[in-house]
Amino acid sequence: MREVRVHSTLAGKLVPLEPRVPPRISLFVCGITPYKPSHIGHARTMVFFDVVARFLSHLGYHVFYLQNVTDVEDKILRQATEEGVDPKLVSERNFADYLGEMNALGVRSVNLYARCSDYIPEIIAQIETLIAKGHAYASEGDVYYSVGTFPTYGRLSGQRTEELQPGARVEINPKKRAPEDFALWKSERMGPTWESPWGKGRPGWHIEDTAITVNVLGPSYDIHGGASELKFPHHEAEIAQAEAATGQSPLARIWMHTGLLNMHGEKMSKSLGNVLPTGEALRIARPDVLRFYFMSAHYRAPLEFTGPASFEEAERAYQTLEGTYQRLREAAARLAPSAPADRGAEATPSWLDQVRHVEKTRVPDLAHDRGDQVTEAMVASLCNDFSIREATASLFAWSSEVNSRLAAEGDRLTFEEVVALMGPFRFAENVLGLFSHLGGTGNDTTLSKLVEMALEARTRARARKDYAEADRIRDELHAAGIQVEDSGGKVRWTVRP
RNA sequence: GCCGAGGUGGCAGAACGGCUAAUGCGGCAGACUGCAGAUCUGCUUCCCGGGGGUUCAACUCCCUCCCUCGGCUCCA
Repeated sequence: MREVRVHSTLAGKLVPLEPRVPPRISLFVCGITPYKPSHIGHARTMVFFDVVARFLSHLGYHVFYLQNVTDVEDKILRQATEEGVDPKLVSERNFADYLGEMNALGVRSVNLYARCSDYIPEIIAQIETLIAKGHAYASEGDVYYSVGTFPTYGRLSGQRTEELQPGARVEINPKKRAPEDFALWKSERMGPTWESPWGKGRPGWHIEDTAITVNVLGPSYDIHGGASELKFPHHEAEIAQAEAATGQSPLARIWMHTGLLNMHGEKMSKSLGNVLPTGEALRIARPDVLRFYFMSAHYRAPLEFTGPASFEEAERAYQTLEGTYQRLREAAARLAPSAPADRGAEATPSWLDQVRHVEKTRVPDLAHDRGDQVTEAMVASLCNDFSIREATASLFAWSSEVNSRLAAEGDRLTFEEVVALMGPFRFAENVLGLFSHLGGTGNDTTLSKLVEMALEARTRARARKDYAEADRIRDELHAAGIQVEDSGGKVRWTVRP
């Protein structure tokens, strides 16, 4: 298996990915707190880790991707109180919306979404272990982690507890022995509560993640992902909890942190109120375009959102790639040997089955085949700390090459040659998750018969130089959402996105 | 104050100790076209935050300063 180099926050540099039990890779990513609709900052992180999981699978790893859902949290309760509804309703509604958005964006690699509320016994057990081992103490119905008992606390973020400013953003809590201690259990009477050895209450913020990962993935797993704002204190607390409770280190072999999505120079944050909810973004931009937009920058760098213009720019760039791929698909559909009529929208078109068949049997030729070389370059980019932007740069160059070849020798290409030309696009489809909403190749549907009829009339009009009539037909098709293009003596039409 | 991530052309953003500093968007011109669109080709001179240093050679390594963003126990 080829070597993947990943930036590890703990090491502060690129390190080779060396799974505990190859070829298995366990991946945990901090999920959302569904108290409000999620925003495109979350979506950026989730799309990125979806590519990570897809790519590692592509390389032959067996990836298990776990994400938690913080469905027990004070903000959910506050939101529910405001709306006068049950907190469960708030979290389930927002989580369902989130899943719908992730689905639209093509995020499909998560194997398990684990709800905090399903792990309360595990959480309580982990807290009891921490108390028994002297790392935590009960205080008036609360339980706190005693940070001083964990010497390496702060290593991930480079923080030293004595340099922190207690009370910088959160009020100082008199129940704590030391200001840096954090809550494992909070006594509560309002809202959803659970019985515990310390009385009725709710888990603290950090404990659910380690209770879930230790139980699902074990005391040590391969990759922990999350946005960089979570580095401190959240991830620091996770390490302290899990490693103290299990006695095993490291909790995660590689910590990956994604850069934030900035809204006009400021981070997008639900609490700041300057958010663009993913659902709203999906009404402005097509899902594929939104996904493509997130790939504009390297995952660790901040990404600047400058308003809808950002999406428009991505839309135009994406159309270039999409257009080329669609031309290739049309060529493949036309050239597929013994291609019967399209079996309709539900079935896999037979030409696509045949493309897959050829892909399975052909041997990549890195010495001579340009498409194979480009795919290889894309793989190499992703192996180098998931440099997606570099991979798409290769794809743009390839797009030009393909268009030139299609123009020069489109009619002489064989099916196998077209499949080879598709290679880098197929890679982008499978690994980057692009092109998942491409339309059909326009054969044999009712729509295509009607469009063909109109275009025949237009061709006749053009032949007798009745351009007024020809343009009228084109304009009417355009108004109906059909894009007509004349090139090389042929007429091509597509359904506009 | 402390910790972290950044500062590259009109905009978004890459990379590498050494080749014209990717790629995309935008702009300009040409080819193709009845026109439009798509596509292709070329151009878009002055872009590496400031100042030192190391080196034959620095955007890249080191030091220092400035600026932006994030975190300092609510946040993807």
